[in-house]
Amino acid sequence: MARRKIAKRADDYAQWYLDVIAEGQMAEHSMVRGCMIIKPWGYGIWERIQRELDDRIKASGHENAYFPLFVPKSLLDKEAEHVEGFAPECAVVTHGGGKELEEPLFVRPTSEAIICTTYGNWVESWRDLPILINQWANVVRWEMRTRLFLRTMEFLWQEGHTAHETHDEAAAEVQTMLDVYADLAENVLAIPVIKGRKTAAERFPGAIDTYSIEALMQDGKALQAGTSHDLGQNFAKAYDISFQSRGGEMEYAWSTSWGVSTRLIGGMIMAHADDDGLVVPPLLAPLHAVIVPIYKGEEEAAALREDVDGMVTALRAAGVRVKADVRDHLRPGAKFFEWEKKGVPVRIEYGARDKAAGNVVVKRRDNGEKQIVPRGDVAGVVAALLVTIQSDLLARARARRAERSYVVDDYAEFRSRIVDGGFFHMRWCGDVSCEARVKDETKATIRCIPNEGDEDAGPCVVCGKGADGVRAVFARAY
RNA sequence: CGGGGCGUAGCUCAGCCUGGCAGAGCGCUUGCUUCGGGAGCAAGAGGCCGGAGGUUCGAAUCCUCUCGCCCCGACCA
Repeated sequence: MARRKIAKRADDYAQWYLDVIAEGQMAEHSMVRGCMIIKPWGYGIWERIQRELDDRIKASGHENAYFPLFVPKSLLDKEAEHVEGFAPECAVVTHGGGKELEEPLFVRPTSEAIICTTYGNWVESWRDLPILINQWANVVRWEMRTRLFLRTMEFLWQEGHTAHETHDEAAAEVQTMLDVYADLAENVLAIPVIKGRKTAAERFPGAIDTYSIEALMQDGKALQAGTSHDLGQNFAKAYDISFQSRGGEMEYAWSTSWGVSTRLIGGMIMAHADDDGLVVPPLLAPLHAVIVPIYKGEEEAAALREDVDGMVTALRAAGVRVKADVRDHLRPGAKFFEWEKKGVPVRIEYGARDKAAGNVVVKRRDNGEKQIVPRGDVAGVVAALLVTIQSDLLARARARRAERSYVVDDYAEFRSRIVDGGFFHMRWCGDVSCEARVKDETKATIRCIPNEGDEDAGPCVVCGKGADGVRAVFARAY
């Protein structure tokens, strides 16, 4: 009798992803191609991500500010690699106030141009450094193909932009923020990630180095979940962030930028959701628990009301985000399915039977386990359960990733196994032609060269020449 | 930009080939009965058939043009 509205992962992963978003009331397509409407449940999750990350950004010494949406074309043009990388995917405003503009305005695809220009005005002396600023913003990139959350033409993100006196300081900043992102991914989103350096081919346009956190989704494809860029002095030179040094010389500052976006929500979906819909980690869930009262007729409903209100009060006092689903036109089964599809971590059932016994039924969304709990204990039990669920989700995602992570030294073996997805740890000589060959032949790319990995010298898996250092991670990616 | 598909009720679609009253399921509204895993019955509301032009006594249906969207490739947080 169960009406299945969500495709199964094994049958059609892409459709499953779309179904989960639709049925979980996360987002929908807008009237404009490639843009999305983020619905309250999806936006509530984004707000949780924002709060957790914003706290960490502030704690690491940064402040928030806001820079404009529009970038004059002449400004974007100043950094050659940067403009080459982004110009093709920019939206451009040519008219305003009913007239053609003298200079077209680019809608920011990222804000290096406008922010670095501003920093140039702000910085005169080494005493003005470092500048440690973050902004929460929307950006626009004219993508050919879009997917909800993973790649949309407009998306929400934060972008940090810092300027430093020395390269050492800037390089440390890049790693600090990479660590913040890894902490967010693992301890809030419950998604295990690999921190590492991008190859030249995958680098941010204009950066001297790009680092990322890379996650593995349930279909075996990789997702770049956050990036942190060492911009060297490239942008400082292009946008004139110069300062008088301690020794009295004029020097260019060293800058960085780093960002994560609403793509993280796509990652959360593909890391945890199952064939029944979303599974939202407690730290991200707008609601931790929903109480579904079960009754026949108004008299029974009234008899439960006081107890339900009491539980809500007790749960909230214990820090649980809870609400009672008292809608009278839906039967309990319909409510169960609805909250399940939204991925609420815990469901609490309370009916006449439970009242008589002094119990409630507590059910976990992540593994379906049910337990009977004395009504007076519900707040403590649920609060503890949320902690367990959060860590179980991470452990499960870790186990899944471990199952699909391979150390491979034979190119033919890699070619035959990459079709099933997963992370392939392989030696790479550093030559762009080997990297390109892998991409041509297998659609896999080097996701990163892990920061933390054992030295493992030996022949390059592609060309057989010597490869120093740690193994690179190859995968097909979103 | 290439290749494929689709525009009809809020959603999913049938009807088109072979022109003749605008349809179904789900959802929605109202009422009654229900309520521990997606309720049943009854009565309702809801449409510029993507748009423009043409053929015709008559067009959702045939013809021409146009706009938009989706899927598959090349580019990407």
